[in-house]
Amino acid sequence: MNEPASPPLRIRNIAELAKLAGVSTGTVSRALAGKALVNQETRERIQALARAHGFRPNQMARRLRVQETKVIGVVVPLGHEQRQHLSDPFFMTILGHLADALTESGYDIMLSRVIPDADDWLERIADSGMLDGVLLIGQSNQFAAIERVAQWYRPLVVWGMHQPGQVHCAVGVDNRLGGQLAGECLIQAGRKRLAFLGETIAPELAQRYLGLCDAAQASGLAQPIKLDTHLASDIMAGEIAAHIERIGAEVDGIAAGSDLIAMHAVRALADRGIDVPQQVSVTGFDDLPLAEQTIPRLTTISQSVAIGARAMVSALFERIAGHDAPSVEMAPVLVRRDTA
Amino acid sequence: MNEPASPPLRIRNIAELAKLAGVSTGTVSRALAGKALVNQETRERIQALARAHGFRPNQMARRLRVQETKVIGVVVPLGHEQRQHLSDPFFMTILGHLADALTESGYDIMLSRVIPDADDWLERIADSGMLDGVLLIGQSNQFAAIERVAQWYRPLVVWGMHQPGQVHCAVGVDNRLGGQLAGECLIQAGRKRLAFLGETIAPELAQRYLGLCDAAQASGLAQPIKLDTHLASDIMAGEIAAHIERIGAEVDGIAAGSDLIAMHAVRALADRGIDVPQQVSVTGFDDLPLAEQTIPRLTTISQSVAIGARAMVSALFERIAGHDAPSVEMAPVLVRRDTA
DNA sequence: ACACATACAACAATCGATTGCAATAACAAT
DNA sequence: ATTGTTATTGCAATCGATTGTTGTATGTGT
Repeated sequence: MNEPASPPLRIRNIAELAKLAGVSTGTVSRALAGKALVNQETRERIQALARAHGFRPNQMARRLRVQETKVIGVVVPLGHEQRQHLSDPFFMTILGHLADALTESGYDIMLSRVIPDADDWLERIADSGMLDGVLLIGQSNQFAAIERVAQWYRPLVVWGMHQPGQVHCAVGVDNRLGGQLAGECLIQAGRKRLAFLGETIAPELAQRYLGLCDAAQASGLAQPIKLDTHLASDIMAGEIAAHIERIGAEVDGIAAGSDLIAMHAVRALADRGIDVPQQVSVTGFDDLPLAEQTIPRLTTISQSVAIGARAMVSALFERIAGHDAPSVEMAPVLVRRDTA
Repeated sequence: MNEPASPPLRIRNIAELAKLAGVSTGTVSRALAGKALVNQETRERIQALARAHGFRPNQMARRLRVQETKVIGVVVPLGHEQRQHLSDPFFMTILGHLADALTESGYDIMLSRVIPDADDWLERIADSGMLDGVLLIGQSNQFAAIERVAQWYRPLVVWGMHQPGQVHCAVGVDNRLGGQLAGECLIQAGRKRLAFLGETIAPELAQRYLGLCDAAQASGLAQPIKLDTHLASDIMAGEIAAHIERIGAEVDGIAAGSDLIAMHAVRALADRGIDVPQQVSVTGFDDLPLAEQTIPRLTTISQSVAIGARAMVSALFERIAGHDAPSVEMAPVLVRRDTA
């Protein structure tokens, strides 16, 4: 019963193995699946044979037949920011958590970075027949396309905002409240001349800016100025440095649209000898691992990405099972560290 | 010729569309593929019909038939470090670059985090019939398994070390030389009591430690002490803090096994009022984006992950095309920043 | 000895496309 | 009128599995 070191011939499919074992393909299929319908003796014989020849059934064929792929698509639509890189820390962090949750449940992950040039990009993904479900990270400016598909494609969960009346299931944080928390934190630190750092084309960031304005208004401060920055990491650093250079002393409190932006801002300030948080306070947004890794550590608004990722996955499983999972809006939490 | 707002009935497959169009399935297939064999008029008619009904051919079936999936598996084997998370910054960074290179070439990415419990984990992946090729990130302690599969499965490229005589195609950096560079940098800064911070079960880190020892020996210094640390980010911080606490003043130069470890070390030193680089010098390894993001910026050994990722992808494409791509060993480069 | 249940395995349809080959029609050339 | 081309389209095999149905021994009960 020794397994040969070099298999005599490579078995390509179940039929060849069947011929070798002297049984039909159906029996082989059942034997390899470990079903009780086949005699234990023949079952073990076939399994041993398969092992000896290093044969494994073709998953593509199986999945076509069973109409179940055990693959979930994780998709990032890069609508308004084509230069944004997949290695963006926010995306990578949430992907890591999604991957952990999905692999634990026996699902594989298909990763797509989509630049929505054709307007049916999401239809194409949903309809490909390759996926049991789709997780979208960020709505970008594709709200309409997502709504359209969500109408008929159930196993779809999106990281992003929930707007009243929307069809698709979204998991996200109350961005406006988050922005407000950031503003209140800066104001509490005695800051009076506030600025928002980030590109407000992205709807999430626009909400955060509005929240910051809410806080300023509530304290009778002037409307925070808005400094645009692209999301692509390579140009971001330069843009932020230029902003800091330009506005210099006019601002003493910066609410950044993301931790990454905040980090670059802190760096730009440090490079110019401006101490954080002595002279200027800075808040981030997201509470990624990097917020704790920078020196000084970022004071930031936590989105609890880990919890959000779990929520997305469990909502998706609900929907795959045919039940209806509602949107989830999580409460942002201020995490005080060293920068404000 | 208006497309109906709500399609009258959902078309599930090419046969239904064929019936609707009054042609055979073969013609539909060719028409949708845009082949010149079908009359331009009917071709356009069928395409319009498909568009109107939102029909798209099932990719699983297509791929089964053409025996080409346009999917590349990106796999992380977590052999010696099961608690390591997918959100590990090194992994995420290289994944980002791989994803960019692969999507540019029209490939999708299947992501797997594997804990090699069964010894045929890689066979299972290579043989699944779902992938045109496999990229492995890190050999972990699975060298034997990788060699075994590389014997018969050609489209496989691994990030890691190249050992003389190995069969599988590896892309990586000369870790021993890297460790030596780090050592020389510390010694040049006048440091005499060196330590290596990192778990040397991973072969790459073991090499880096050896390189550090080379440098110490060449300068007549005592053998650097070795401080173990797990790779899982959550326990790492505590372990490093404990190490720093314990060895305190005995050490004045730390070569960290990775940027992440270095960052935690700098943080732990700062928390104890030990100035970097005034009192202690620290070097990292990898040169991830985070190395530039910390304050102070990390002096580190660059692996040029971006270039490495490109190299992996092009080697893989070579091998998919049937040509034989050799291993690549890149030269590490010392990047001097603020910590040493 | 006969009916009947049980256990096992073979047969063939099916999943949804692709594609080589054959068939048909229209048209030109002889 | 017959043959030869050319342009389209249909037919049916194929990719590699899964699974409901049918068939055949075997064993049991009476």
